[in-house]
Amino acid sequence: MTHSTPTGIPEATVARLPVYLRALTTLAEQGTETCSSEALAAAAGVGSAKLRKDLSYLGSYGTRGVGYDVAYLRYQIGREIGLTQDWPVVVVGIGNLGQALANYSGFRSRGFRVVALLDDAPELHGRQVAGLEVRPFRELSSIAERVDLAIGVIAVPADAAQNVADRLVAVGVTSILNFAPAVLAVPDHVAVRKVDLAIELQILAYHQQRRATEAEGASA
Amino acid sequence: MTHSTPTGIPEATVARLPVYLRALTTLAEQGTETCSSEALAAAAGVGSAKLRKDLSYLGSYGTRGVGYDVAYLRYQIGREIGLTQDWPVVVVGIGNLGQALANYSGFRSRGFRVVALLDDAPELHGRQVAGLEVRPFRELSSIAERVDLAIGVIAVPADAAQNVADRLVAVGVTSILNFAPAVLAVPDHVAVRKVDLAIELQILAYHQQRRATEAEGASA
DNA sequence: GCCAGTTTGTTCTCTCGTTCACAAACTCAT
DNA sequence: ATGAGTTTGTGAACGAGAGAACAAACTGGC
Repeated sequence: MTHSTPTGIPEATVARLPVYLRALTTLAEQGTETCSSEALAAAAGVGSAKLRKDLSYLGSYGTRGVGYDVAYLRYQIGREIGLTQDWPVVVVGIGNLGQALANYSGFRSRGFRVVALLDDAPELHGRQVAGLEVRPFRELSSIAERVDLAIGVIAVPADAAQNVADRLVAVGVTSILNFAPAVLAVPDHVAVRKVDLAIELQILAYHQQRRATEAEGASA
Repeated sequence: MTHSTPTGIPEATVARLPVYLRALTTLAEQGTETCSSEALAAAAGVGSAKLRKDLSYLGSYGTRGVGYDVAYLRYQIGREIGLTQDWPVVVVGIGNLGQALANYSGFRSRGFRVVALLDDAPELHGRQVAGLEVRPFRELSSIAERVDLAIGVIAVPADAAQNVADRLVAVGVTSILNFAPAVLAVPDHVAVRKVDLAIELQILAYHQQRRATEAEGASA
């Protein structure tokens, strides 16, 4: 009796759906029309049992004895994670990373539309990046009046991140992707995801060191 | 019971240690010499119980009734995750993202040293990025002979990622940070971490959409 | 129509991670 | 020295996720 939530999809599953979506797109481009859970799982780099369980949360979109229709499943996953909608994105901080994000083709092809590039450095103002003009950060509120900003991307230094987040929340942004190495304090209704490049490397370094000391210990 | 935990530190804890480290650095810069688990947890954005349990895997570095010595704990965590060592890093793919990574100051300050920038685009060769000259990818093997490459960062398009990974593994790299939107197949002894910008946005979009449809349902 | 082969959807179990609660241990004032 | 007040470290309950196994359901041949 799991009457938990109407859309009760576990967080871990949500994080994998985009991976499946990407694998399905690859399969579709190769001309594949139908695939088994085994084949799709291999393309996505997960186990087939986990894949089937993940998909079962969305509904029964496969056919027993046959497999999944690639185009149909792709549509269903895309609909579930909101790919059919158009998400206006504002990028704050147009340094090296911000420019990389603005130019990232993976956004546009997945329903994300970068509508504004903001930075407080005067030397950037007016400069064209990815077909958009860099504007001063203070113009955020006027931009928010024209378009319904859904997602804010923070790519500023750590000491400026909290202020940017506060301003984004103030103009109604409820989803933030934070690249600054800082812990953001936001209201409960705002979702924050953090990507920290240095932390990823440090995790790798830990495992690397562990292997090294392990080898030493084994030889001793 | 011969459990399969070589060092006894859970993966989830390892992923948080760098966060604690960063919080400790901030506290140290503010002149704080001692802090309680409560204060450190707040600075790191986690619960105090989880923090204490995480730290307990490293040892008993706190003092009951007092708290943790910031400098001492910082050293211990840094040593545990290998921050005292020097990790040579090679970045492959010097596009927008690769350049951002090469310039990222957070690497050098944490023991990571970018020793080579590789890209196959001839127009980049010889160009100076972050004080290093961009070299052709084929020079990887000769570079690997001179320095003991620990970590490889892949910032190339998806269709080139697997080939780059294979070459990195061939020259002895055992840790890979992959920014390409592709599933990499590597031998078991190679650790791979994946950062996918589009996926992070898609996860945010899912929650955004869920909130929207939830509000609709509530009003209906 | 029926049987063999295939593949999904789901149930069950086990492992891993989180949270709670509290004893152990330290400081400080008296 | 002792007791009151803190704070750590950890054992135990709790919840979420991973993986194996299997019944249900579909296809195709005869």
